[in-house]
Amino acid sequence: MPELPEVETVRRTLAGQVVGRRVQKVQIHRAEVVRGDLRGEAVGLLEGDRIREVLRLGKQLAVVGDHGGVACVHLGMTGSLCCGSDKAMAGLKHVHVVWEMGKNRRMWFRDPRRFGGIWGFASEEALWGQRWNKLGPDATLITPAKLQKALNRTRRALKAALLDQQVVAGLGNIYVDELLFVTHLHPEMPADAVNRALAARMVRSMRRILEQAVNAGGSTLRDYVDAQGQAGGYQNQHKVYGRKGLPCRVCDRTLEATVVAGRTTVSCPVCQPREGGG
DNA sequence: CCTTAATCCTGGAAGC
DNA sequence: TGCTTCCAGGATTAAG
Repeated sequence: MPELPEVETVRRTLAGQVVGRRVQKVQIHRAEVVRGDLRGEAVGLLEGDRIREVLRLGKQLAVVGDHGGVACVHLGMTGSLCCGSDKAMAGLKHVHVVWEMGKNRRMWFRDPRRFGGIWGFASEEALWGQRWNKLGPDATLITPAKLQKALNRTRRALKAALLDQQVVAGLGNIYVDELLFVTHLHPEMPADAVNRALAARMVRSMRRILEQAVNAGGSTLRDYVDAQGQAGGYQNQHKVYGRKGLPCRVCDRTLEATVVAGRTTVSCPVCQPREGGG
């Protein structure tokens, strides 16, 4: 699923349901989805802890307990983290970890394709020092100066750089394509050609797109649902992603699909000229 | 340094 | 209807 708006939607819907609850027991149904130093140790996944808060950096979540324990959840492509009644979970396939939190209340990690995972840490400091230190600034918080500096370190295609979580954390294939369209940028423009003014425009557009997407509950293409099982609605506002062969919403030209950085890329040949149109 | 392909998996959609 | 093929929101690794 899950790029920044979807993960932020999960964070919000989840926090409302789990903060303040005590984790009575953790069931690990499939051990290999639990990774990191505390792998396989239920106690490292908040067993016995009361949940204090749910954090997010880029596409990753961290459920923090009041004893300092942290379960960092990365949803990968098909992962979901939900909270609900026993009945809501009953019959679901691919539920790998379950946190029992009182009568008829549980949180579960489900991931059919198993590209996601859970990393247990003993403290928030350990999470930041061992894992989140590898991520760049969150896409909602990055400054023009930092974005420009990170982009200018490489000559790769702009799209490839924006997908790199060390450059900016939270963007994936959907929101990079949307961002490049609204900023009128060609996906293969060299990243080191981004000047300060352009970086500033990109930051403004990035924040606006991500905010609108969060307000719509994220984009649901296939699997994504929030912590209460609700689908998002932003897919209906996509300007280019998933619209190959359809008319550009701005100029009516047929949108084209190419492959950039190994990913399907949809763009408008008129609105996103190679030379850059401003 | 950079790009591409393969890889981890399941399952939905499209094609025949 | 059924079988096959292709494709997918991520991220790492190896190979060229």
